[in-house]
Amino acid sequence: MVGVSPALVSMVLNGKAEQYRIGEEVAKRVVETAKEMHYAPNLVAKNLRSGKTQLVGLIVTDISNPFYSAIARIVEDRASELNYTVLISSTDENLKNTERLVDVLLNKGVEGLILVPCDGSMKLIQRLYDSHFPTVLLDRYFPDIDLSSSCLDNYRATELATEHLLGQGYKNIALIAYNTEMHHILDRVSGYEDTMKNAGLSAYVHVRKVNILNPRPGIREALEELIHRKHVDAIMFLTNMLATNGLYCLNEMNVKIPEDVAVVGFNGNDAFNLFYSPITYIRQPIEQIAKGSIDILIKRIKKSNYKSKLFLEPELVIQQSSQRIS
Amino acid sequence: MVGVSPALVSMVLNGKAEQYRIGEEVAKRVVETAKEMHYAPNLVAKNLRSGKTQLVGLIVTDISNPFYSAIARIVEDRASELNYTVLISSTDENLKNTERLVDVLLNKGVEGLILVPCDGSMKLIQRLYDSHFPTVLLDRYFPDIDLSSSCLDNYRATELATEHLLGQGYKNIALIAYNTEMHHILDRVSGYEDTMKNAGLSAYVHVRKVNILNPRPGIREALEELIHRKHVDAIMFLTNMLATNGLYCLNEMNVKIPEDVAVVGFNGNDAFNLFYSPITYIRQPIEQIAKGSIDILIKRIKKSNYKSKLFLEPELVIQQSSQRIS
DNA sequence: CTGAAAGCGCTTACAG
DNA sequence: CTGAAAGCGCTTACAG
Repeated sequence: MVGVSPALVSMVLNGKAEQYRIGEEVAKRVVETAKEMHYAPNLVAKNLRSGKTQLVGLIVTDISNPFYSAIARIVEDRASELNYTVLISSTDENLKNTERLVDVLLNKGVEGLILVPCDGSMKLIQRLYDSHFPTVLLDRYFPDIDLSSSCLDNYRATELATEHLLGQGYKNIALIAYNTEMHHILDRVSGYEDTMKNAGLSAYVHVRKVNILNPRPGIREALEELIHRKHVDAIMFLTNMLATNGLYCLNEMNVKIPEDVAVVGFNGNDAFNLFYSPITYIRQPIEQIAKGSIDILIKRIKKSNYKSKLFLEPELVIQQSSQRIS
Repeated sequence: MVGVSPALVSMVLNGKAEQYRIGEEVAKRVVETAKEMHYAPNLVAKNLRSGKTQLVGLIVTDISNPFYSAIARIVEDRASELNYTVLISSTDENLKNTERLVDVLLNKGVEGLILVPCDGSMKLIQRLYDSHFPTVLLDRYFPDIDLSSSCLDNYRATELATEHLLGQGYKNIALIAYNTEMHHILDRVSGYEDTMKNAGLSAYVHVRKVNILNPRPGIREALEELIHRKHVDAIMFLTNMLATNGLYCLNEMNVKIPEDVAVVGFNGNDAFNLFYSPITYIRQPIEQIAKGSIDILIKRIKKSNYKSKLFLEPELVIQQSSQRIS
């Protein structure tokens, strides 16, 4: 339409008019015509030519889980600012799914991955590490693999919560965890165990592990035993899902919080706040974790030796469920 | 590697060996070699060549809202089965954002859009309709635009809930809605108003509208007036967010549910179930709404005159908050 | 039955 | 200062 070659148009529209010393008038005419006709370059062709897709993958366990959807929202917004598009997938904590989704996303041409690794995925993650493909672990990490990650300081989280309960005068404090080898959970267990031991309360350490895919029956069983036989005076739940399921069980059992037993949960939500005895919980800095993961990934994509491991500070939101009733 | 031309490889790998009458042995060798070397075709090149991207866009108001993240999960899973990839964006109920995101997604080459239209987006939707671009409205619709949609039967939803409250003996029933022209909300209001009028209770119709972006202050104000001056005996909240915010306000006001006032919410969640008086709510068939939207879209992409409008059945989940206390 | 050519829409050296 | 050519990795007519 302007009467110049496609190459020239390309140069102008990519802001390389000066570099190629293109006539100002011609450049102006190209820009104006492009605007008039609402020209938008074909991104597929651009991608093929450049070998870049401006695509990144975000693999979580379940995008319908509010924790991960909050993360996804932030990652999406930040990626968009940085001119990247996010492809989101859910693994349901399943290794085979995770492996498949990694392959699918790589095949779709993502330039990097943000990944919540599931139980048993160490070999897969090691392979990703060995392949030098830009990858950032989110929420969970492997201490033996030197990969970038953006996680909570999990040890500090339960240390903080246990100290709070001890400070309130609780001693016989139980922990409900997942039956898993994943380190974010092991760290949370350690933070609790060490704090109890340091307070000379090793005898009161109770850790119960339940199935991650169907936690409710295990939680109910554990609670029955802990409350009726071990006479615990406080219970910490290691994740939001454990706490929510735990509250259903405690209601069914007619256990009064905090009169019969104090409760600390993980990750705040409306259910905690609207509970008859608002639930004290460990707050994760979701914004920082999410933004950290995408910022690290993009830096890594642009600079092949970039690496960063974030362990972000938890915060304890103290509400009624952990107050000592004298 | 096999010693044949790329064209032949392409034919074999796309299952067109027979069509092009390619030698069985050669075909076999191609397939095996492809598997051995983990060959995966470059999808970008494939897309450029075919003009198809196998991409669809999902524009919701906020992917971190549990209702939409539940939808996204189902759409994503179904799209994946159908060999499509979903690009998700959030508008924050803002028209400018919506317009921008539509442009961005079109430019990224999506072959269709699933869209939750925000207030004031009628012109944009009309333009999309006029352009014949494959589009399906989700959750919200425009009665005057003949576009495919997958929504709740909103009128039936509040009719159901109002009938239930009337059946429990409540008469002075108030409604908290958004201050909006969006038809899914207007339909919900009508379902309530008509049911009240049919019961001869026009005098007890109270509709209060609050700001969608910051509902809390408006809700608090409305509740103060409705409860203390209008002496309503039941309150229906038209969305999950309204109900959740409403429960915070009712707690602050020390209003007892259902003794002082009965409550009906929208879309169940843990906060409703774990509330001291579990909240009766209108359940949307999320699975059907989500699956409906993507199935319609894909059919529309493949068949240019395909159209379908779904108005799916609500269900009332009756819990303690709406039981009559005699 | 199989190979060589053309082209999807772009961008980057290379000429002039 | 600007145009013509080549090529990203594929697939589909077209030859043979």
